[in-house]
Amino acid sequence: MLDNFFDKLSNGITLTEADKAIFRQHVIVKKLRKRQYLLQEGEICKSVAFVSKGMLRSYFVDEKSNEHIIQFAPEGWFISDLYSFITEDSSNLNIDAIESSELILITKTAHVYLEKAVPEFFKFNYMQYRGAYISLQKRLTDMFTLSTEEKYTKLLKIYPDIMQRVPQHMIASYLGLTPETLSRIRKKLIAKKDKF
Amino acid sequence: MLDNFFDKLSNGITLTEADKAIFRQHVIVKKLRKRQYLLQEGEICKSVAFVSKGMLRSYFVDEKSNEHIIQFAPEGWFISDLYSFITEDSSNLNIDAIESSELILITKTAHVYLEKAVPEFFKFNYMQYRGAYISLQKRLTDMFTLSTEEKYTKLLKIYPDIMQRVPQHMIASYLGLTPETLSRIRKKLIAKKDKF
DNA sequence: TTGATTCATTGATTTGAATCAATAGTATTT
DNA sequence: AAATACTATTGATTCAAATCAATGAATCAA
Repeated sequence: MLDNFFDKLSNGITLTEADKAIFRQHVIVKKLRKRQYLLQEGEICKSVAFVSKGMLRSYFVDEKSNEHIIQFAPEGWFISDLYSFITEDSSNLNIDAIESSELILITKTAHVYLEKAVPEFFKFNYMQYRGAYISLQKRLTDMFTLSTEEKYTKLLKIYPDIMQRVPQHMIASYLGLTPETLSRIRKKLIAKKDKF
Repeated sequence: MLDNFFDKLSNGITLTEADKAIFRQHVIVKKLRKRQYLLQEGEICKSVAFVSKGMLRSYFVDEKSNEHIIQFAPEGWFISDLYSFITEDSSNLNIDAIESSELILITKTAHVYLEKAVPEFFKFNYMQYRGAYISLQKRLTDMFTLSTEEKYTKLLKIYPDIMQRVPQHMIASYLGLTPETLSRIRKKLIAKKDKF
């Protein structure tokens, strides 16, 4: 059940069987049907979710009720609203399942406890946050630098698997484009390809 | 000399005098004149800098040789290219002094050593990365949501001190605008204000 | 102090993406 | 299988910001 989860952790830190037993005691397994929410705007984000199966997304809705996707989280990824999780302020984000999914939830108290009880987990999170920061910085600079077309092709290149599984308008939303614009870009790309 | 630096650290963790002594032994004080580089594109980022006086900026240059400012770092802030610092790959960024500045440098070996020797420093960095990630996410969502005018006024509101000290075209660069556009926005804002 | 850069403003024009609108195609549901 | 809801495409138009270009201010260095 927690295999994927332990695999992920082992990819960076080393866990003893005793450590794993502690995790098993403090973690919650949860299933989510397609379109079900894990978190809704206004709630406090009570846990960090590891996706062991399926795919979730986090997004916010602006005043014009446009959705902006912040993150896709397929199997092997973590998702949560870190801001709300840390501060216990109410969240501006929604998190829901794009596909029927299976999650490992770590509640706030569990998270605090586990970081103390399993120092390697603290270290894991340290690296996780640091890595997330670095990736996000890359994403931001790409936003500034790349043309719309380049943003799209780069995304396809980096996450071909995710892009395959996600409806086109969500890709547009992640890139900060309208679905119309993305549709036109794809048309242009196909035209280019056909030339050769 | 290191007062500002210890103040910053103490704002989150507790350091003993012994800890401080260790820091004093492993840290380098450096002065930088206005326009001098701390890091240039192509180099490996060898240290994290704490700004005790003055102000630096990090930025990259795109193919059209436009500068894009990633971060301003006035006194009390850290700056570096974390990506290059961690991976020891060569950096795409430049870091230079906007004003004549005074820095506390922590080299990579010092950083690794200090995190071991002063566990509280490890904890500090954990929080630092986590916080930086959360702020960056806010910045990204603002990029998507806010109008150009709103981005500018929000920036003024959050960092009035920094905006005071920085030339206008750098603010434009930070916001991802041309200097012309920012100039026109300011004109519009002044016109609005004059109405009341 | 006087050139020389660098910086900010303003105007005219172009351009890329958003918006508005309609239609066709694809899934879901009952 | 029909009905209803999503999803993607295409066209026409609008709009905000970039680009191009010129001038005026301010800062810097000799």
